[in-house]
Amino acid sequence: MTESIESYALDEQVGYLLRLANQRHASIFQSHTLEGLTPTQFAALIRIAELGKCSQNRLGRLAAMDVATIKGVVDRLRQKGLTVVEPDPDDKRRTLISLSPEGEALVSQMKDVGQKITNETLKPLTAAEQRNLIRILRKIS
Amino acid sequence: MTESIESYALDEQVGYLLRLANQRHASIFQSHTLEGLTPTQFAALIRIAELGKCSQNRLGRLAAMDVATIKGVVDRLRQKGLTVVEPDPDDKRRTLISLSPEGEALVSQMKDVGQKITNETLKPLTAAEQRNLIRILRKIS
DNA sequence: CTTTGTTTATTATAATACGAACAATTAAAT
DNA sequence: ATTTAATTGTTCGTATTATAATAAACAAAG
Repeated sequence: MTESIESYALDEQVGYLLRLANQRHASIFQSHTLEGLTPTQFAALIRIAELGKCSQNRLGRLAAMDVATIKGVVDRLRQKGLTVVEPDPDDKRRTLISLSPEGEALVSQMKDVGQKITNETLKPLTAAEQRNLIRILRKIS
Repeated sequence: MTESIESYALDEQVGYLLRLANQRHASIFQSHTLEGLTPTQFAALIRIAELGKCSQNRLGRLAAMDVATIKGVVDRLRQKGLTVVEPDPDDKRRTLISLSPEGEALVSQMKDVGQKITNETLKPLTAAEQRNLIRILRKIS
């Protein structure tokens, strides 16, 4: 019985490892990103580019962000001049979000950078492991 | 050309998927945890149990937490009565952290719960995929 | 039309998480 | 011994994330 009786290894728990992987990715992201964009802001920007003009709540749902989270993200993107916010004439509850010209320009630049960030994050893995990780993460997300 | 010319699929980027996986795990964690413990607080508690009495900065390094983060975590654990904080007589800079009796008791309970949380998080995967995910995450962490 | 229920957005609170700056202390170098 | 460098802990600022509560507007049903 050379192993610990405790039988709980923190370093092999998926939650702990996900936190570490996230930390490493965030660090790589930060060393590449433009305009001080965060991963969350980046994801929101890409989604707006995909969706076109859409409401704030819908954007949050499709970018996997809470209503409170997406509000803060949209506020910061607007402050940076990357998005345009306007009231929906057809529904007074809604706020419509879209990309500003500066936002559009940044998105095209960020797509290349995004690929570099992904590649560097996956660098320690073989090609098969990289595909495997993406596939498995999609299954548990 | 049915595919998008944009050629950047957010839903296949490792950073975005890691964020989603983390969200799912945090949600499962919260539905199981005792004393309102968060995943971060849980990890710190386990590390203290493994290390025994140690300084705050050392604990932070071994639990993958920033000095500012570990301070907040230790403060909240102390407020809950789970840890004991005392000055190091040999080094006036250091603060020594250890488990209180309540902390020790909680750790043994939390190890079972922790295993349940891991199992539920990995549930959508086959046994081979589960081992694979852990192995791959360890490689990129 | 009015009641009921849902959706949308905002606000507040709490807990990470990191960088940067700071003072106090210890260690190392000369 | 004195200067220099490194470590430790604290604090501040900014960002993300969730929950809960609130208010306004819309939709559906009677």
